[in-house]
Amino acid sequence: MDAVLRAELTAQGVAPDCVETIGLVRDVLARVGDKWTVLIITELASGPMRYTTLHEKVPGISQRMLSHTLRTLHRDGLITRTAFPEVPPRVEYELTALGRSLAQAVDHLVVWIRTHQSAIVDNRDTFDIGN
Amino acid sequence: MDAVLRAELTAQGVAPDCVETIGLVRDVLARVGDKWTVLIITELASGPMRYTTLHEKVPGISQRMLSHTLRTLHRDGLITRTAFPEVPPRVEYELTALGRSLAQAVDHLVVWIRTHQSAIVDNRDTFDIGN
DNA sequence: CGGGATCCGATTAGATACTG
DNA sequence: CAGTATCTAATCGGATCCCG
Repeated sequence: MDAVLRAELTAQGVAPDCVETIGLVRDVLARVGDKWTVLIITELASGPMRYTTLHEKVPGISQRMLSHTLRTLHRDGLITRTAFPEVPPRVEYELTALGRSLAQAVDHLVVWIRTHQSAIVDNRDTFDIGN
Repeated sequence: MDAVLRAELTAQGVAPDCVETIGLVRDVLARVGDKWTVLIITELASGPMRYTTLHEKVPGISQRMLSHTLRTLHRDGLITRTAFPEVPPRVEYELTALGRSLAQAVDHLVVWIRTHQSAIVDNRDTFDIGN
């Protein structure tokens, strides 16, 4: 996490382990909020999938961001990566139990957004009229 | 939302209104995942608060990001902004019903993260050992 | 096929200075 | 007090090329 934030919180007298938690929460929230993670998790929710298939299914993602995002998800134990020793190579990605659990939690939030999307759009329109 | 993504989805045959929803979902998720929004919403959850008070309570935020984030939240109807005609000026921000509702939804996700933080940290450590 | 390495433009956000 | 304006450093992400 951010060293600056850590210093700020510590200066405010926040307990060290609590500081770590705040950092991790922010970290995971940022992951959820990033451009590709949710789309990839959503695709993987329907079952294991290969690199190229994901690349086709997730609209507009570059190879760089696909590998990068997959690596990060793998690092956090949210997906597994299985390389089959074949030619041509085949690699499959699959959600772990932890990953499926997160997918569900995120889905609640997505449902909230879908439910309230018209309210948000209306508010924006109203706000934008008055500038 | 992103015009590129819109084109991609449309090319894939996704219905227009569904494309809008995907864009808005991503938009709100990005908001939730950004560095300051959740911290500000969390502070406001305890009651209405002034600009300067928020600036003190949210560790490390700059004036620029505080006003910017507050403006965005206001635009989406998640908070209200009340300016009192006094000298010196006083402005209070407060969660709307919609904002409190979102705060609750986000809180579920935060609880999930706190619950599974040790698992994630362990996974990272294991992953990092093998590089 | 499944990526890693590099370059570079675009976006983001902090610091600083200033204002009604 | 509650911001805005401007400049700049850092980060992000796409394009491209290359490799096992």
